[in-house]
Amino acid sequence: MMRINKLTDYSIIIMTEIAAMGSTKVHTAKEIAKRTNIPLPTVTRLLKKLSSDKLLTSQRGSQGGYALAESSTTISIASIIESIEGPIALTECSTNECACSYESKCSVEVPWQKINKTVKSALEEIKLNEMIHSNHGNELLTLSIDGGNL
Amino acid sequence: MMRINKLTDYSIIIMTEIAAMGSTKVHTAKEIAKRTNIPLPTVTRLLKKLSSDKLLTSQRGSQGGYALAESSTTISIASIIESIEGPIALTECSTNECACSYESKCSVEVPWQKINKTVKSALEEIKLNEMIHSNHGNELLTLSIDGGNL
DNA sequence: TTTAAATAGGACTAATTTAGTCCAATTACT
DNA sequence: AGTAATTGGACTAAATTAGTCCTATTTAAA
Repeated sequence: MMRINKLTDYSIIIMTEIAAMGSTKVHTAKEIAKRTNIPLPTVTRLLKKLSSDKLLTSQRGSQGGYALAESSTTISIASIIESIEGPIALTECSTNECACSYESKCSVEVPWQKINKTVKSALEEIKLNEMIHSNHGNELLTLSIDGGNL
Repeated sequence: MMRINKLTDYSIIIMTEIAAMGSTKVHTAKEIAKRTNIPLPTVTRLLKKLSSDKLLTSQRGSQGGYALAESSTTISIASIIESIEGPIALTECSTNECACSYESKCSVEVPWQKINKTVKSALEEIKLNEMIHSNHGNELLTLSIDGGNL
């Protein structure tokens, strides 16, 4: 069904939760696990990854914990997805040099690059703070394509 | 890495190949397998699915085969993806009624619906015929968002 | 200075999903 | 009839994803 991983979904929930709790103090894995109902070992693992990718800052030792590395208004959903899943791309071909074995594949490579770019842009536009409250108006995203030829 | 299935990728290659071969006659699974280098049993399986979802027409028996059900200018990439993978959605929550167990999840539900809608629209814009030739100009997809509040 | 509470790193296992194969039945043209 | 094709579905293998656990390190506080 073309979806992001469960772990990525968790990560967005976790990041949103941290953003919602405020930035005045750090938050422990245990605290976050309790608030999100995501199993602690999994929360732990994700926090480590998000931290090593600089989306979170961490403080070790007693009274330690995690906090957002930047404002929730600048952290994009794309950056969270990329931390957990790697580059945003619907097809393999489009990120690295194409080493595909199917002759026809390369003929569709260029369109895919554009599709991928579109999806990535869309996800970069969405910032963490926008995820916090569900009722913030009903503006719809609309897509316009310049150069209808694709 | 947030990607579509290999099988979906195959399907787009297969559909593109059929479109490229022309609509004057039907094409057999064997022929398509040979041209795309995708294993025959897999091609067979995908053709069956695409056919049962009305993206292809089929003719059984000797001299039978498959052909596009519509013009390649009206068949969208989205429809192919949906045939193989089901509804286009990055998160589960957004398609059906949300039955998620994580309390925070629902607070991010509405933004996700918008994200999903954006991605889906992008894929609906891309038609099969645009996949056939890789050199057709360098227009870039650009994304504009109405209502910057997400 | 000891202890407790936290992150860091990584190995490992289980579960789920995806990919691929195969067989028997049906259809239709020659 | 015989042959060449699709149809439908069961089944297996492979790959990926999810989840758990252990040990080391760090740090604040008692």
